Amino acid sequence: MSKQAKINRYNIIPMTQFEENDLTINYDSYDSIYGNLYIASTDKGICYIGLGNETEIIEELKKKYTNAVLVKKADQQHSTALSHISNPDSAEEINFHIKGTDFQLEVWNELLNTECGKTCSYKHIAEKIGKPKAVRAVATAIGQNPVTFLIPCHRIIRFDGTLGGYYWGLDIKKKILKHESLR
DNA sequence: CCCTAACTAGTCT
DNA sequence: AGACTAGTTAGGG
Repeated sequence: MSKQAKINRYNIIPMTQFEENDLTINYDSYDSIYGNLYIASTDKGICYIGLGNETEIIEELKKKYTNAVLVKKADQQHSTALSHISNPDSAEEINFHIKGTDFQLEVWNELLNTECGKTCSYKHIAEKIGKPKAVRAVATAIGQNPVTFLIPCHRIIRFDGTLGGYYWGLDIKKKILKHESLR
């Protein structure tokens, strides 16, 4: 057991409807150990990370944040996020500015408490948020997670030890887990 | 708006 | 393999 103090380096800021109506998003593409990825942020925090080509990412952002103004521009927050991806032990703080239902936010919050390098089951998460029966729902919520890599959805596997699914493909999931176990 | 039905990156029998 | 589960989402009244 590690006895390091539980500093929450990750902080979720739920996006209000008011904020969403007047939103500017900076996004840019970056090269990572998992390939080319896009990071997007508001002035408050990271709001999306995705793989794919620029058109797809923009489509995705437009769909999620209908009224947002998208600006292709590098951002300090992006580089912080990027360093976390290649080095999960980084101590820098990161804020997430994301939209989701109460339930989703609860689940994502719980994910952030899972220790790096460890894996745990969907059931475990469900129990932790006090809804042990809501496993299926937890899984769907995790699937909606807009900030892959940083919200460690890749650390969650099935109860029987098989990997389960992954939005960006199981290949990526395996890669991340390997990277974290080798670090 | 409310209601219903159809999903799901799971789990148990 | 099949049943079952709870929450989200989409479609109809």
